[in-house]
Amino acid sequence: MKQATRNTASVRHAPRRVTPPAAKRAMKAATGADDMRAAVTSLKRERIIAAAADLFYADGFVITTLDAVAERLNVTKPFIYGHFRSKSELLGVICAHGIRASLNALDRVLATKASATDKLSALMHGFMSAVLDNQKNIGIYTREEKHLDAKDRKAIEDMRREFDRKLRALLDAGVASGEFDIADTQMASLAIGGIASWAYVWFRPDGRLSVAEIASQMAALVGAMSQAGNSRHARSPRIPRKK
Amino acid sequence: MKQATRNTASVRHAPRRVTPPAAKRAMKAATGADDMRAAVTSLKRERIIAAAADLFYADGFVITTLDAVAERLNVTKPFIYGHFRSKSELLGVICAHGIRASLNALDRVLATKASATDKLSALMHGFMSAVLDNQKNIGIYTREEKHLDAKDRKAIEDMRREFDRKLRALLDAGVASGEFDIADTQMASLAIGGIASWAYVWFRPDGRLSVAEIASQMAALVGAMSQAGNSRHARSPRIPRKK
DNA sequence: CCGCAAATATACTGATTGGTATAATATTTA
DNA sequence: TAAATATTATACCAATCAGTATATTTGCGG
Repeated sequence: MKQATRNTASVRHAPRRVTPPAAKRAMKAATGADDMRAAVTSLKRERIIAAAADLFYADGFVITTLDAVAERLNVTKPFIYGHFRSKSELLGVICAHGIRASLNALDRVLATKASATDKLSALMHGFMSAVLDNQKNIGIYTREEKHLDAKDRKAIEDMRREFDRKLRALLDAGVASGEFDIADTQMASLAIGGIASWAYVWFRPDGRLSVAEIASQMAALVGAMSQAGNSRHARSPRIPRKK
Repeated sequence: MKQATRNTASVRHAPRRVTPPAAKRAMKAATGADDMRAAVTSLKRERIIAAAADLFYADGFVITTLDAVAERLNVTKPFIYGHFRSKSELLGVICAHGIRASLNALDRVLATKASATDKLSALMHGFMSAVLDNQKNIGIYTREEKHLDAKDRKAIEDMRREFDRKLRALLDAGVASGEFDIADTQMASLAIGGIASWAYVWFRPDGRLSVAEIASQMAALVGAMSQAGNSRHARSPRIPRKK
């Protein structure tokens, strides 16, 4: 009665599992004269990644042809396959980069000695900046996560979980020290994550505010959201002055 | 020098522009005996939409085959084409539904007579609920916007802009009345939008908190973020009680 | 229970694209 | 400069799927 084809995670061709020679070369720590070669290879990789990211972000991963990526670089498809195993490996590299930037920003802040309040402020600033500086990467990850290889998806998912865990730990510490007044730190961490993560949707590099200004604004908002001593439980507004 | 094929917005087949008969039938306001037929047609449409939404959300729009959608319903592809012009029309209906739900929630709140504070609280509650109740639709829209027909994309984009405008107007009103203390209402509205819109990413219907509980928590956080009389400009934390 | 029309299925196609085998061309080394 | 090696391009294929022309079934009025 039915004849439709199965599509779940369909793979058109079984991809070969061979590390491209150029990539291999780049790995072996560039001793002496190989230095230049490794640098050249690395440059080529970066160019491919940048072109792919542009197109994946503008048109979507599945729609974007590797021929189109190659065309933008004035090279051909096998050139790309000399540096990456598959289209989805390319996607994996792009996505991982964006998430790692956010995680690094958080780790840098957590390594400092400061009050929870100041840490949260710095964290939000760094997190926002990381998202805005990596708008394409974050956007591509959010939209195309489904098309990552299982291994890549899991690795990135682990990074995200680590991020959430650490953020929540900071909020808990701030509540414990009396600095924060937060009823549910999980909800608060999800709110904070949402403010920053969603920014890739609306941010325009040529907009009214700079990355730093936006980051400061959002850090201030998050500060207000979590600060102890405010009166968010009050139901009636403070005497509004008539205009 | 180059030979790669063009791909920008490539269309495999020029779609016919004919309204499917079943859909036409449903339009003509069901007088008398046509009542039943229209209801049946409507039911079928809803089933198709639901099945498509499930698969689009689970696997992604481009990857999902209409044959797969048909299979899930135990029908065939031409059955779907009897109710929808194209795969992307289906996507358009799914996306529009999610955004409209958010916009409706906002309009309902704005129609009431209440303080800006109470409106914002109710708005956030309704907005969050709308997102969570339409998790798939919002998620699909966010991820697959690129694949909408130009007309659909524009129509939905207009709804979003309307939403942003009204939200920001409310914040401005609250600032003008002295209820809110917000340095930049545009940033605040983007933060609020981010908290809610991002929720489709992390929400699990079988999670710890109910939709209503989550909505309340988030409304409280947003209230704290915007409330006048807090001390978010202070740099040093209030005397923390030692634990 | 017959004939007609709407609804649905069968079967097909034309276009598309990851990925690869192989040929051509640089680049390095001896 | 010649051989060896790495790099890049040409040309191809196997698989896939949105959309459709055509056949078949279903349901309803008379």
